[in-house]
Amino acid sequence: MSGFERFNKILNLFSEKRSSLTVAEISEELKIPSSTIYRTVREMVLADFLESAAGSYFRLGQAFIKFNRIINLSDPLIQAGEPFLKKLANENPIPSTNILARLFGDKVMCVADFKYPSFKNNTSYQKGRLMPLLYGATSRAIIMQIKGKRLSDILNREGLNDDKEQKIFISGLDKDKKKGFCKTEGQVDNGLIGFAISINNKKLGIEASLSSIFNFSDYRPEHEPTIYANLSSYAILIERYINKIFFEIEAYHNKDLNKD
Amino acid sequence: MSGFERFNKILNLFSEKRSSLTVAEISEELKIPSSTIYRTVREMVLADFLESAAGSYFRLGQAFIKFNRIINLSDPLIQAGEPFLKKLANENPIPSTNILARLFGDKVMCVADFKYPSFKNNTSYQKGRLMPLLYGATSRAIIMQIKGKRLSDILNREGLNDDKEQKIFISGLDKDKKKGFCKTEGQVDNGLIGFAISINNKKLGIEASLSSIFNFSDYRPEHEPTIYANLSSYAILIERYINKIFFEIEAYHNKDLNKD
DNA sequence: AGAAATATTCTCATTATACGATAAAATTAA
DNA sequence: TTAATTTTATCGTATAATGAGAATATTTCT
Repeated sequence: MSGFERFNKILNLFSEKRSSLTVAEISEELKIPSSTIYRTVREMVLADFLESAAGSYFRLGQAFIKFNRIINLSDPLIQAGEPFLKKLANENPIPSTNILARLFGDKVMCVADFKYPSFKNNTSYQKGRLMPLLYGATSRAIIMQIKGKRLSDILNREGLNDDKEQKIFISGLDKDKKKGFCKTEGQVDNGLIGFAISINNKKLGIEASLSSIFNFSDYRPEHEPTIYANLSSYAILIERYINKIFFEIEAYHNKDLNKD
Repeated sequence: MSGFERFNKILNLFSEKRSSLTVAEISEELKIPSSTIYRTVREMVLADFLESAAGSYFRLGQAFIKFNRIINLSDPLIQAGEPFLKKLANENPIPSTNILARLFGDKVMCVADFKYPSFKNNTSYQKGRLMPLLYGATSRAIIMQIKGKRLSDILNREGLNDDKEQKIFISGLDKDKKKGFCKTEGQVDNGLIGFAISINNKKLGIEASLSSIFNFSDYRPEHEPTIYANLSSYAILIERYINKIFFEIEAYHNKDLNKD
């Protein structure tokens, strides 16, 4: 096993449920001698990826807070989209959670969210959380953007191996693509209904979606036109802003070149 | 250079100002051949620590968002303190930013913040940001808790080498310690005045502070008693909650043992 | 479209470094 | 204090990382 691999494996033992571990536990989990784990953990502590806690436990370190902040301040999608989430929430006809999500590798991750104060349910969608790729409007509006071999590769990796099932899934996506919207009910959380629209930027490699999630009990069919109208107008706004930011980044990168 | 060291060095090239880099740039900065950097970057992309962006640039990856979320959901200080920040802001006599900060290594890092909506200034204190150790009430209320060799080591590393200056600084700290509060004006941001109080938990290795920051123009001396009263009552509450959480964690860790 | 420029991966021989068993030291608990 | 546990240090060996350069692949430009 390579050094980096071990480092990565150690980090991935930490989870919401299990936020601190001893060297003995890590060693046990990974079937690696504790002398090696001690050495690696020490390095990781030194670099702030881990920190030692009480009772010879170790937990995730400040480096993640630091780098997360840098991402927040510089991710074009977050920069462009986050300010609009609150507005979207306010303009929706009923209380909602509003989500910016994004494809990372094979996973959909929520990168920003705004929950209207009186929205009561706890959605699974929270900033930083990985979401299922095949369920929920938020994710559908993202995979909708992918096609051909890449799409079927991803679907295969996600366990949708059966050729027939895959075809059905893809033709479902195609229908949504024509409509320009996704709408799912209870696929991720019971009692919730979600609406989503795609956001993308080829140059920046952003494949994302904007979505509004409501309590099914609040929802009436007559709300739908407003929901769609809000989503699509904000999606356009966000895409424009992403573009603006892209040009600023480009200008920044080129500024050294222009000196000559 | 070890593998992990290289990995760490690459990550630390990224900053708020410079959020994407090419392999060529990394190679140049670290004086390491690009074939090696390509290999390392590829590994890092695979593990989501980096992601490739437009124009052969790379930027920080989703792993940081993910692990940051785990920290947020599990850090006892954040868990215990964050819910109170808003309340504190509401009870303060004038608009404020309210901060939970914490010692990580030699640095003070803000781990949670709540800004009262009408508070206008942009404080330097934002979640995830590393703060100067020697300036500002927020930091003082933290180093106040450190003593002896460890304190002077830290001060030396922070550049306060002169013996005389160090003594003056420490005696200043001691005075604050007796008062139980720190108050500084304009040390970090011009036009702002900060008040802070210590928070700690030996068992969990938490050395932290709770602080409220105001616009100097809003501030009147008669506000001071209320500010102090709020800080100290919330600090006590937070410490209690940290303790409660600590026992829960302990119980969780022991649950396997108790089975036998 | 094709050619040129750039970016990325691959190969391979060499060397450095990570590895793990074990012992020693330090810290914590009894 | 002693005992138990945690952490660091040592060291020979095996392994994996390294970097130069060639080979592809991708992008850009004409």
